[in-house]
Amino acid sequence: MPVYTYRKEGKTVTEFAKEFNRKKRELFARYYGFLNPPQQEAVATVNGPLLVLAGAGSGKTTVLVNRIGNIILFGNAWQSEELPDDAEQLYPQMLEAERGSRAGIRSVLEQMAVDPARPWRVLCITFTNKAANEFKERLQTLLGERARDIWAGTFHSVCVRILRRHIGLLGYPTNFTIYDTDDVKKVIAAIMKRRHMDEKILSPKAVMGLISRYKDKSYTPEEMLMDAGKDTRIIKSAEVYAEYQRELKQSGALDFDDIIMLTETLFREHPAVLEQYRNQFDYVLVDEFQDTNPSQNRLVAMLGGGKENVCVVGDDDQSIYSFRGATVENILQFDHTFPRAKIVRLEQNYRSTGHILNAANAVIKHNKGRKGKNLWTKAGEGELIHVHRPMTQGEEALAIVGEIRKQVNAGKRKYGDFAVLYRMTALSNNIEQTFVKHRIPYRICGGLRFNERREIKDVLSYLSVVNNPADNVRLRRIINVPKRAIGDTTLLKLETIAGREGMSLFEVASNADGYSEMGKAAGKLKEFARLIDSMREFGETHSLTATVEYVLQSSGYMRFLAEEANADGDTEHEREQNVKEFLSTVKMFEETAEEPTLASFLEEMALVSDLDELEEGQDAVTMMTVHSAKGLEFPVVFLVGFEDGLFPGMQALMEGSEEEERRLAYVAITRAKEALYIYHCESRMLYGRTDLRSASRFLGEIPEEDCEKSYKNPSRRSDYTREAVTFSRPASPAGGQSVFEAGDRIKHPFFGAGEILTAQNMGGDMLYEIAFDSGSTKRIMGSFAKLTKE
DNA sequence: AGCTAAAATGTTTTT
DNA sequence: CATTTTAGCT
Repeated sequence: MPVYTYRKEGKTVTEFAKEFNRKKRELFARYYGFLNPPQQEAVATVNGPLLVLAGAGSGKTTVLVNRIGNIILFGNAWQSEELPDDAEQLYPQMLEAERGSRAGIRSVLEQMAVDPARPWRVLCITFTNKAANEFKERLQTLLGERARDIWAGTFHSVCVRILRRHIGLLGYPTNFTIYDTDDVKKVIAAIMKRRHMDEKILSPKAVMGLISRYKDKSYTPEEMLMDAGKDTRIIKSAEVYAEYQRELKQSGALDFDDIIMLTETLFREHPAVLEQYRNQFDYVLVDEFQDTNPSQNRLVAMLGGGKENVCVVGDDDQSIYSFRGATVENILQFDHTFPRAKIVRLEQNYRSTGHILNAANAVIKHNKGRKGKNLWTKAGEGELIHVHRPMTQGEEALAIVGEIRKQVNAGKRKYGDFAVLYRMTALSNNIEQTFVKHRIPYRICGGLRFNERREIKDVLSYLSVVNNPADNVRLRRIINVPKRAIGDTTLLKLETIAGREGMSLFEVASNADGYSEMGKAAGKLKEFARLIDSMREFGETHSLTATVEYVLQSSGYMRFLAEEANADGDTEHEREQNVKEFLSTVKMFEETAEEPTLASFLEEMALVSDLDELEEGQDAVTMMTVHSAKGLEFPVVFLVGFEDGLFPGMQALMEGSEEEERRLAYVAITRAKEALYIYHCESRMLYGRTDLRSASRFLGEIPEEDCEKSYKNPSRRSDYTREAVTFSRPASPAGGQSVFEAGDRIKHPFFGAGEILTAQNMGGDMLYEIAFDSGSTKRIMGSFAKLTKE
């Protein structure tokens, strides 16, 4: 015990300690002065379980970032009552710092840190990879390079990282393949066909959904069967599930659900492994907790179980993924899992203006069984919510164009301020086409993804087989592409033998001459197997990019694409361009990834979403589904198709999941910062059918006084007058992502700097002809090339 | 085996 | 409506 000089001033140690801690808290409050009191509490509560109920726009991200920063910089200093040994020396510094800068306060606080965590001891689980990267970036300004070492990612990416190390314990290969929904569907359909199940009665998609729902709860096929009762659909599906799981394991493949489920299995069956990670992670944080499924919830309980330094953040009103097995129970029962849990509510909204917030509150109030909260704001009333009733979806799109044009031309807004949100991707078409026609620059999220294009999937399949030859699904995809005279008959024989011998298709193909029934096809099969082997051998001694190039050439796939393009008269050679663009993705990955291996590249390709790749900075209107918009905000939001049967959707109304649709509406409304435009058409054509439609029931839940309707009565007769659409010279050179024209200097991630020779509009996308400084001239689609101004 | 033309099929939302 | 799947033909 040091002898405190303050004792000379007549203070006892206890008195001094009290004063020291009071001063310490004052400094903390000063340092985190930009946060409101509940936010500060969330940041300061470092040890022990914590549930943060964060309403929309309540500064949730700021809290999470600063909480992690606090954990790493100051540790448990705020909560701790213990006096540091050098408290005596610190105290005058504290008094000094109090009058000084933020940096000064920070440095004193750092000296008072109690058990600050090393970055790699912090696990932060986010909903998207994009969110994880944003966290890391924001933390970098707070922590510097250390921020890189934080374990931040989605449940899936974190679990894959763990599984890569330990999945051998479960009898899977470490180079496992990750199957996407497409692959899964193929396997399920094949199994059902083999079992002579009638697709009319039970579709592969339905079976897939049922299995997935059970996997979300980590049920085994046996457990699913037990749970099925007399429901034959579930019984049948459980049977398929058993076979499906065997088949995936044999192929060394995991589906999205397996990634979570098997991690849980790993931890349960190998407690030593769980112990290792429990020890490693001093702190566990989970964002968007309302959208976790039971398996994920158990993982959190497992990983955080020891130290109980678990912080989950979420909003039960924004739970919108129950169709994917997420359950709001996880958040409602968090204090059941962790009885010591402290609960912090963030209810002050910093995002939206008054009328928008009123509308959101009013709508969500109709839901039963919520934790209950009411968002409030200090911001003014703002604009009324603009409600319009166009006759058709054509007018709906034109009205949006008119509004955007008007506000951009007036200099009031830029394109990037606007977002168009819709319930279904199918609704994006009208809008997109109208945008192209009227030269409104936009970026679209969802729908056709780059790596879902046929040629990209083919190339990825080659790479998957090279990485994991046991991968039967991917092998089947490319064994005869380009044509190698390995047809259905040969494939069927191959499958029969493989099934009989318990071998993979590749193994059988490698030894095809050992089976007399293969006949003359044996040579072809062996040749194919040798080809794959040569690719793998090449990969062992060459870089990733070189290997991919080798695969493209030796497989004959590039030549195949070229011939196909010529035959189709496709002078643009679009597919080839896409593959070249893919190659630049590979190159970029190789340059930036921590571990530039084929396995980790394939992993990244499997786990990134197009939301992750949505590039910021371009001045363009954003178009996305309401689901994708979760966590985002925009100054102006256009909500289209706000009609009964669409939003809430037909299916939802039938199934009685109206409350989830209402939450979705709540999410949509709360994306808007300053202005919200709601559209519902009198008639809409969807899937070739035109129907009369009435406004969403949720619209009626928004108070009249918060709205400004362009029509007076609820009748179908239109008194809507079309917005004046000015056909003036467009402010932007083209639609789509394009912001370049001939003569512009640009930079390409793969090919380097260059100059645009020509730019032509191709159905909403831009085709650029670019002369690169390296001497080559290339044609590149605007939507794939991540071109930047030089 | 491979092509064309007709039929089916989708009507959520996605890691 | 637009795309994908399948049947039926050569």
